[in-house]
Amino acid sequence: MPATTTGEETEKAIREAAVRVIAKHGFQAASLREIAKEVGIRAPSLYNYIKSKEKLLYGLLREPLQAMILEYRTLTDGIADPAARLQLFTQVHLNFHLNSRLEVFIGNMELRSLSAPHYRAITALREEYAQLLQEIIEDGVKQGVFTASEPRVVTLVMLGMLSGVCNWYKPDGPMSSEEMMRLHLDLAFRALGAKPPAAMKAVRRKAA
Amino acid sequence: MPATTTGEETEKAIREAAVRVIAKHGFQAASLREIAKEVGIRAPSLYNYIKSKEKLLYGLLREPLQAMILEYRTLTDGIADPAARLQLFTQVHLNFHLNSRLEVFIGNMELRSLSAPHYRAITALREEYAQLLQEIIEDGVKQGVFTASEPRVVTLVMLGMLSGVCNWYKPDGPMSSEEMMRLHLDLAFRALGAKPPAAMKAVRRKAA
Amino acid sequence: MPATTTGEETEKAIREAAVRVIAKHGFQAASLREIAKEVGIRAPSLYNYIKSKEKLLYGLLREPLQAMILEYRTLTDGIADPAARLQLFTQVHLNFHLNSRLEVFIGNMELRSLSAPHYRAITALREEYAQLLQEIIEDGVKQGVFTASEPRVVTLVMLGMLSGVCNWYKPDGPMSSEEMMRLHLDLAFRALGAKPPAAMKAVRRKAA
Amino acid sequence: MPATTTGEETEKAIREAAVRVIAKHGFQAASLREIAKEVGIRAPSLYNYIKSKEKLLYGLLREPLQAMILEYRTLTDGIADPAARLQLFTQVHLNFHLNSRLEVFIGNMELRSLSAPHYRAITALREEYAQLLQEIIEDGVKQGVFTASEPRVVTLVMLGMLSGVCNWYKPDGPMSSEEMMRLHLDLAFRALGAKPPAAMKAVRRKAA
DNA sequence: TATGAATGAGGCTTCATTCAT
DNA sequence: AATGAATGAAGCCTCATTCAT
Repeated sequence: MPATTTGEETEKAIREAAVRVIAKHGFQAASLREIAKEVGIRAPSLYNYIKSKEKLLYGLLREPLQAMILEYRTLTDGIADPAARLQLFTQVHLNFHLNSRLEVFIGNMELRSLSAPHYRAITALREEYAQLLQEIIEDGVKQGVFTASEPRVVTLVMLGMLSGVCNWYKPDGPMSSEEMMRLHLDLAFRALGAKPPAAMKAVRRKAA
Repeated sequence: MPATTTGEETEKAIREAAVRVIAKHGFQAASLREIAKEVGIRAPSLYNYIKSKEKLLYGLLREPLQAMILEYRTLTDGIADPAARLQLFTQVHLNFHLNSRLEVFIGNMELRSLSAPHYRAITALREEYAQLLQEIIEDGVKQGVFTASEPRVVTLVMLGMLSGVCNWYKPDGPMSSEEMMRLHLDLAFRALGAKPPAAMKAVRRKAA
Repeated sequence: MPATTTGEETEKAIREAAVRVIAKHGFQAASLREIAKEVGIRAPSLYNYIKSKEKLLYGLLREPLQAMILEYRTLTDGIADPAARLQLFTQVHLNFHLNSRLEVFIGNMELRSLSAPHYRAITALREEYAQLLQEIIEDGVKQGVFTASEPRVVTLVMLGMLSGVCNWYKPDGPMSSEEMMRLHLDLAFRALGAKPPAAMKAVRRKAA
Repeated sequence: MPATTTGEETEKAIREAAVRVIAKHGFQAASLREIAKEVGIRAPSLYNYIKSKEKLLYGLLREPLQAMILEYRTLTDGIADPAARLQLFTQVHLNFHLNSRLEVFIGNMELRSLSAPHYRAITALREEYAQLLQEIIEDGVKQGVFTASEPRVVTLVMLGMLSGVCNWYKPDGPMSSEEMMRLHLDLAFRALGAKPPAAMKAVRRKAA
């Protein structure tokens, strides 16, 4: 590490390297040695920043989830219309799935590598997140703007639809983020039996 | 192993145990010892049936994919109507995702644990499979029965929607297979801007 | 194995395969599986012909040594002249080192892989063999036909000189057996301060 | 390891232990555990010093060869007389074969345990070394001081003669190094049809 | 803060060998 | 005579982690 590097920068570098390495190999196959190498330090030095490999993963999984929940709550504060909320949910969700693709990817893959307490904690957050969409759908059905026979299951299927993108999206591919958003909004609204919103309100995300 | 056990039975038991153990821990974290223990043999005995751990995985990933492709092709032989084909595709897909949930699950998760040649082979099969759906959508759009701005991307998103089920479905949950099928058909057809088919033709699957 | 193969033929095939495989990899690295494969049977079937891997080696090391000793004794029966004996010793030795190159090679390499009792047995045979040459040299020195300050050590050095051939001789190389023999005889006699014999008496070896 | 031990000392201890253990059992049969035990560490700790078992062997085989070549070249720099060169070659060769007996021993035995690239590298070094002697003999024959029908083959036979010592020499045996040297010089010169040099110039070897 | 050295645990895999068929 | 199935022992090696410096 250059002498000018601060501890905070190193910590961030570690988290980013960890995301890359874990996304590439999976948590179990990702070695601390490789993560350390990407940062430019030796493996034991990681322990100045992390408590254990598993706790590192826990942090990586927790923070994006919390951020998504927070961002959605902030944006929809005071907004009751289910269609508007669905649009915002989709936008937040997709923004994360495009901009923090790898974090989300390992979030979907590596749940099972957590210890039992951490597993429960992350699962609770994921459920909390799912509830956000489920409420939208339930409200929409009640108000007659959405069609969904089984809101709980429809929620899960919709989440699958909106999340697959992190498996195959390439930032340098032919479609822009805006086109991806538009496409997902169309599919989501139509799947719920509603007309897609005519125009998108821009939702700006804080830089990662 | 009891003396009455034949090699073939052991081989099948190994494959089933491997699916369970790999689904539980992931491929890297799954140990041959644990797989062997589930079968009731010692780890080295596995090598009477497998060439290596990685080749075991390859077999587990290849066969369900090939079976899905074959079943879809067989069922749609001579059927040109995109809606009918979409229904059959969805039914074949869902049947596998419900009945061979764990196989499909590890198929989605463990691609990266394959060696380069095996990775290419499975990726080719997955692309072949995706093309089945993509053709349906492209034909449907051409004939005006489906709405899809970008058939390729819509295909991928739809596959995400139809595949999420293997992440959370519990066979002993509240919904029957038929209800799951119905729900997915509705969502799929609506997402493509089409009216869901009124009734489902039963599709019988051969025993695994 | 063809149905016409007798047990004796199989036994011989095993010995020959074992020599090849052990010469190629060394005893420890030579696997019974590979030996069996060269014979066309499976590894457990070897146990119809051998007691253990180590005893197989013991047999392979013992028999050529015994044969060399026997052949030398037979040929020199009644011959007292040290020069004549040296010529015969060299001829017997070289015949074996050229015609049974691999057997001799592993005889030099794999001594240490024997169990203690077998190690002692082979070592005793090797010493018995060395004594044959040592007696020649001692007699020759006594009679003034050879020059050797320390007969014991000279014996060992001479054996090194006459044995190196099994490390590098290629049967299809540029030199014939006769030329090899001539060359070694010249060197051996000169090293002992004697004039090489003018012509070689042919020594015929029984087929292996 | 005691706290006073530095990495360098451990590395040297590993090399020495490896030589002993490999000389005793052969490379394949030598276990890293046993080598580690001789050093006083556990087997995985070896990997702080070596890349792999095979690369450890490679280093052990390469360095003595390089040292012999270098020492001979240094000593004979500017010396053209074949007899003088043969004397120096023999002295360097014998010094190594007596003082680094085990290293040379495994160098002769374990070539085949090397991977293909390392095998080629060592074989090239051995050939380079053999060429040193071959040139001496060819020059000597040209100048009429040596007799040798086939210089290439004679070189190989001579090397066998001068190398056997590492198979049986015991440092605490009855003969001193000087006597061994004298004896080998006599045999070597006589074998080439030349009179042994009257007196030996001392050749001092650097400590290993 | 960084790391060289060390290690217990455990991974996959090969092997010689046994035994029932 | 042959072998499919099984296994205990053991091999090399990687890993996360600790600790003294």
